[in-house]
Amino acid sequence: MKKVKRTTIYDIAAKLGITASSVSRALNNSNQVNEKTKELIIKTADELNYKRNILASNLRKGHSKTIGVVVPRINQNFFANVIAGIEEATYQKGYNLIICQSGELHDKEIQCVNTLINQDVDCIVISVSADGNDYQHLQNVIDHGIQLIQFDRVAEELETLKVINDNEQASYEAVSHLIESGYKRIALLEGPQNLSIFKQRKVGYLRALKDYNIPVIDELIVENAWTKELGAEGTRKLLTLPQPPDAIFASTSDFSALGVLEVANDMKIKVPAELGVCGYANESFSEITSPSITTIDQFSVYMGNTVANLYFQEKGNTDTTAKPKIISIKPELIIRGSTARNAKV
Amino acid sequence: MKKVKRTTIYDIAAKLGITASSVSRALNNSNQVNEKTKELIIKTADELNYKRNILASNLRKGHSKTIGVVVPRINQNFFANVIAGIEEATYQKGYNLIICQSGELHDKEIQCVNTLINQDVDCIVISVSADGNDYQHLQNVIDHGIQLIQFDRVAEELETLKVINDNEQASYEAVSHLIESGYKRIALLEGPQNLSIFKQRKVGYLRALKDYNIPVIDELIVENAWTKELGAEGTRKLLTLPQPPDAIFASTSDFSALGVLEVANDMKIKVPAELGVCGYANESFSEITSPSITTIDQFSVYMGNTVANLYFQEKGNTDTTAKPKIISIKPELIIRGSTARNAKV
DNA sequence: AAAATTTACGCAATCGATTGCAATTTCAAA
DNA sequence: TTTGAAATTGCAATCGATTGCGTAAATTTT
Repeated sequence: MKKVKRTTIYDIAAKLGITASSVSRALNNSNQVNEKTKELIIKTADELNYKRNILASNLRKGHSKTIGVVVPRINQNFFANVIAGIEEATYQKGYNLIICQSGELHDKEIQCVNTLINQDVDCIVISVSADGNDYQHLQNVIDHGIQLIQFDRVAEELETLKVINDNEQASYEAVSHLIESGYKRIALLEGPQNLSIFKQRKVGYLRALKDYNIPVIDELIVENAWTKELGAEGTRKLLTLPQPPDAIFASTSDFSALGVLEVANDMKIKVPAELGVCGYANESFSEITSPSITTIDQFSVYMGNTVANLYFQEKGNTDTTAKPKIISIKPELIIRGSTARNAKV
Repeated sequence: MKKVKRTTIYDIAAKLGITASSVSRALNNSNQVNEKTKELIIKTADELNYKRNILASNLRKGHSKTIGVVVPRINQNFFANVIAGIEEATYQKGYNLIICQSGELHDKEIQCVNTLINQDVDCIVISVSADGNDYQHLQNVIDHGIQLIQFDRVAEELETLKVINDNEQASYEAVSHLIESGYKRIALLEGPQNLSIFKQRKVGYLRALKDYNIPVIDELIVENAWTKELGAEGTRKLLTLPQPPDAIFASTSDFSALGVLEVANDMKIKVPAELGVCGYANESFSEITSPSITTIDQFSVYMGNTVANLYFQEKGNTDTTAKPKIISIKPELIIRGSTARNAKV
């Protein structure tokens, strides 16, 4: 590769017999520079194929017009959508995105965050990994004066900007729907309780049962069932119980719900007639399984937009006394085949 | 927000009564510094929560350690996987990724590329959008001395590094499989022919027919059927033909194959007994439809790894006379239910 | 113990752009 | 013709890390 010496503002200055200061000002369209010289400078810059060195510029200015994003996995539908949403909104404003994935590993997450701090990003957007619940690294972001925005999976104890789903309400509605469809023994596949989203979904589940005067049965609550495999495993246990459930709310994900469907199918248990199934996240496949899966849509792309706009809105807001904003997006229950049993009283 | 002044190597130097040079050398693990002082410096750096300012470092060293990625959509399984793969491989080397999406729009793609050039990225990785076939902006990348790597959807006429799938071979194998499974009238749902990947898949289809002495029937080839909706539309036409096909190769995507399944289902045509269906890309849903879809896996995450490693390998390769490398990854045919008909001769 | 090497560290320039402050020029008002 | 204010431009420091060159200190060799 040919390494052509790149032209700098000094080259332009030298050619025109002026100083770099003026060139810099001209190229930043400052009004502190004579219109005619400005034009000349811009023309010359163009002739010399000048490209501003953003590294130097950012170093001097102390910001980077860059937003760092840390998610557990880029290639997971929900996160990919949120990132797409963030990109949409930030691109227009001339911001760039640096993307990192933590792989659900707390240590890697810390590394990612530190990398981003090093990079002098203006803002870090994060959805924390399931592993670990120590948030020193996030406090560190704040201490470095970098705006921190958490979304979806948030560390509640940290006072930062947050964009979340109303998980409890969504969960409440899902379970209510199951009850009103006539299901009576409703099991819950729950996720790691150190993530608040899963805690909230459990709360919604419990609240719905209570409101409908349905007793909570501990053996119907299965811990840590948040992958397809773990969901299947949990389902197998549930369905071989002396008194098996007649509905399963896979509150962790549609993947888990998929595991439920497979086990039910293996055991010749009919969905939705004998078993109601509800998932979470409205993954693209959830509408094409048979039966299709009742689930909850989180408006993930919109969530990404919201995160980005929240950043722009808060930027320059110097009021340090104000409580950090928390935006809650109301998810939507999508009723499909897997719960399509007529209510019987 | 309480903004803590960032600690620099000067702070460390001052605290220890030495110069920044030594600190820098120690932190870069140079052997020009005494082992004991080195340890002390590293310990102190840690205590002061020192983070190297990468902007300054890169400015001095003359590169950005950043790779720009442009894809049509971030939230499309294949691309999300490739990006994840690139991230995996580049993260370890301390490189960052800047991600942009062109939204399949040629103009936005040009904008993205220019932004990345301005950002001083060391390398631009791109999969071109379906819209437009003018590649001046890519030539521009090369002219700026930035490494350009194309993947999957490539502009063939540009001599750059490329990582592609052997689309023709994969397509050939898929069609051969259909033929050997006993299907005789095989239709093709093809994608926009300005993208070489779709052209190659068509070539593979034609070659397979030829090798098995099956005549090519023009009315069985449907143009531009690369979404679920377009796939369904094409299928409806095909299946109402006087002599309908007994198999459909949705060479564009599994989404398109999904459209085929839906129409077949509507028309009470049994898959795979009466109609064989094969998709492309091994989307996650393809194994859970009923019947599951025979498709082609592109090893997308691995493709991302390959792209990244190709960059690192070529970096510093000063031999300008060498032809740019093209790495072809062999996709794998995944046989599932939608083509599970026993061969009859 | 003196001479010859090594080793360790400091000095100062450099990467390129930005910006506060000072100096100069311009132009109009007194 | 002076004076004063405004418009331009220059000077030099700064952002933080890196590195070639030089020298003092430590170590080895004779």
